[in-house]
Amino acid sequence: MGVSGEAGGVSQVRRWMESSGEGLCPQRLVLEHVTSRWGVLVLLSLERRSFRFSELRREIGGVSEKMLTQTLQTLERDGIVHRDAKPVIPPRVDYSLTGLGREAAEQVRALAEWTERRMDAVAEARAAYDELRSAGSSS
Amino acid sequence: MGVSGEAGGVSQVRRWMESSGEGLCPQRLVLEHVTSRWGVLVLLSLERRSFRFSELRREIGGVSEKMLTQTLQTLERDGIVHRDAKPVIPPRVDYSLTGLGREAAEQVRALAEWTERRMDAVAEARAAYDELRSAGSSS
DNA sequence: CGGTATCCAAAAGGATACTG
DNA sequence: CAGTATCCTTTTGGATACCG
Repeated sequence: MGVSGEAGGVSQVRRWMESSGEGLCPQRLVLEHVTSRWGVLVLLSLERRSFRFSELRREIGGVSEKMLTQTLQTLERDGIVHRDAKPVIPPRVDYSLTGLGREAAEQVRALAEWTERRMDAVAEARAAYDELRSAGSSS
Repeated sequence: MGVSGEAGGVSQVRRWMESSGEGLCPQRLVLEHVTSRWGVLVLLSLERRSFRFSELRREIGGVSEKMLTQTLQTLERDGIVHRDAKPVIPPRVDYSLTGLGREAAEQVRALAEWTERRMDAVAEARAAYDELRSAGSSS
């Protein structure tokens, strides 16, 4: 359990990154996929219902074709998103969450909701911090 | 509650990113700070105990001074990390989590632990995906 | 020791054009 | 419609050198 908070935990977490030649361990990558800019929005959207490609693109808004494609492919490969391509003309592809994906969405939503709940505290902390840095340097 | 999973949720989530001229909403930024490569490891380390700068650097391993400094400053500004600089020679600076930081660490740890628990399922999905892409294209 | 400042390489991300 | 391929800009991250 390299990611738990107990003694020695982080030393093991280190092995994530330092082992596996290319650079990053698989856990780290999954975490980055689901918390990425578009990954979060894809998960939250698909948690509500399934979407077609362009539909999802409009729903999220501001995402390029390339990034949405890339995000969906990554999450599909991780077993989080299910891709249902119907062999018709014009092409129709539906995206939905797998069971694993719904679990992931729950975790990410918990984090996103925490962020939302505590945003005021963060904003306050930032204001205080910035205050000390501009005015506080005169004492 | 722009981040909840209910109807219309993502449309509101969109406003995160599209409003606030520069690009990204504050919620998005906090989420990126705590889930960033070094942010996660800092939170998990400091959840166990407080650390001095270089001590923390060794604990995490593989992080440059610049990135650790940057990560700690960002999290300090967000009110997540507490910085205690003692005016002595040589300088001594201790880092710990604030109350807000402990909440953040819990959320991040939940996500990290989920990732760890389900890593085998993800690996399996990846293997299946890669299989279909190399061998399956011959039918 | 605990930073800051600068430079540089690598990766992420977006606009556009094209394809089945 | 749902991508793929290419190009280019922005951002990220690390190595190095220096400062209080």
